Amino acid sequence: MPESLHPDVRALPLFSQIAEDSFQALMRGAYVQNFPPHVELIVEGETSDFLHILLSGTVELFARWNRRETTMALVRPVSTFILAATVKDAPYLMSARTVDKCRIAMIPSQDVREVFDQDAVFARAVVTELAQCYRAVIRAQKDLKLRSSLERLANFLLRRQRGCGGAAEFELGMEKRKLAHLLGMTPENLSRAFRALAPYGVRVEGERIAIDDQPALVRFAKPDPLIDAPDA
Amino acid sequence: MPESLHPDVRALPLFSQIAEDSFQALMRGAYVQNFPPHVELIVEGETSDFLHILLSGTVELFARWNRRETTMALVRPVSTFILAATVKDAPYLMSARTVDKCRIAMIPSQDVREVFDQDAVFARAVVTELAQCYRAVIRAQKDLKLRSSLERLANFLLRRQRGCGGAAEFELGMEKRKLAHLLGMTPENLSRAFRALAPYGVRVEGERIAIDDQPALVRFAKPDPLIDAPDA
DNA sequence: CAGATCGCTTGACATTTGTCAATCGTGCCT
DNA sequence: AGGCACGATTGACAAATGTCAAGCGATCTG
Repeated sequence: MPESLHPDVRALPLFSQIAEDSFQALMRGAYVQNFPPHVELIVEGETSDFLHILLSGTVELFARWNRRETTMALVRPVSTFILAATVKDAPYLMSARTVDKCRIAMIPSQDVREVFDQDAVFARAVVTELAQCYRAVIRAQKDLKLRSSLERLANFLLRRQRGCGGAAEFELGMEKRKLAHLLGMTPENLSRAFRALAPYGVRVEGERIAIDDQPALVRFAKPDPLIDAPDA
Repeated sequence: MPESLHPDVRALPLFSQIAEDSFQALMRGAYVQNFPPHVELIVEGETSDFLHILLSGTVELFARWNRRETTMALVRPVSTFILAATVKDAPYLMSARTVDKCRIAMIPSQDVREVFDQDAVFARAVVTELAQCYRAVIRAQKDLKLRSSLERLANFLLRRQRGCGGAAEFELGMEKRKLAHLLGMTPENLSRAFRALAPYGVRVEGERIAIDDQPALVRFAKPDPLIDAPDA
């Protein structure tokens, strides 16, 4: 793996505190690969030979069953994915595909487990990361089971707005069809849901969203830190 | 904490391999408490001062939002819960209540984090346990997003059957209303769903279930190891 | 530039799921 | 025994969500 990529990776919470030789041990076996859009990187059920680190581009984690498919999450750089399968040395539960052009570093799972056993600081980082992932999924599950699709969309917009700096106008950052599957609904329904939020001051122009009456939307969405906080 | 309880706790995957003095360090600050049924042990949003270990009885993990409530999981002895909040030292995302009379051991979160930093074997066990929890929630999420309520019930029955030893007749092991909330539906709907499975040989008598035509139910449910396996 | 492709939108309709109210049955208490 | 409380069930209805088909509009491509 080229030295030039180290800084970005090194800055990840997973690696930022670990000893230099641990980091080198991880990077030694790693390599970087470029992928075109819409490539299936991982097929659920396969064994997890690598920890993946997304350096640029967007990756979609999704799952299939009985000819149905749903989006589980969108991964943005710079971050890792499929850590749980790596540490458990178990088959992937989700598939992954590139959304656009992606640059991805891959660290052999074996190396991750070895460094984990030798470097207590890395071990702590892995646990923190895993706990964070776990809590994120719990939040998603609460979102799914406790809210209607309209409420999910409203809260998603508020989260996204905050993530984009809090301005009244911001970008969705993904295709509407992906958003629909992420929120657990059909594209048709998402379209209708956007219109249903118009009375709360939500305007849509392509991937650009404007929230004219933020307080009204908040009153409707009732965001909750235990579901919507970036981390809590 | 009484010595007599150690063996059960010691046998947990989380503790079975760790050094004796690590184990003693964890048990030193621990204490055991008995709770009557329907007691709220944990309120989501509070800080997590203890790692809980269920010694006997059943605990329900649930979540609330906007006057709605849903069951997230049922915990059976002997196992731990709320590990993620403990290691992250973050607020609980779920509430917990006793279903029946429960005996629960509580280890100060601070001790867990300290032993984690000193005992690499324990660290590895925590990571494995967390990864397992994570994967369980991912499975639950796939179940929710990819299946109808009828399919969820059918697959639940097959999982439960296997968990009970595989006999054609077995116990549900929980109230139907709890099952309904666990599967993400209303009790009324669960009732109708049971009737809808009658053509596949599902008979219901109180909490007792009989599956007369297992192959037919399997054909309908299409169980998938990546969703329904106890561990994979 | 024309045609094709693709994603988004819209309307009509079907299915699923939830809500409300009433009833039934069981276990428990007095 | 009577009656009460509670969970399960059922039916009628309403709301939410999905499906299918058509059309629109932007972008890509030959």
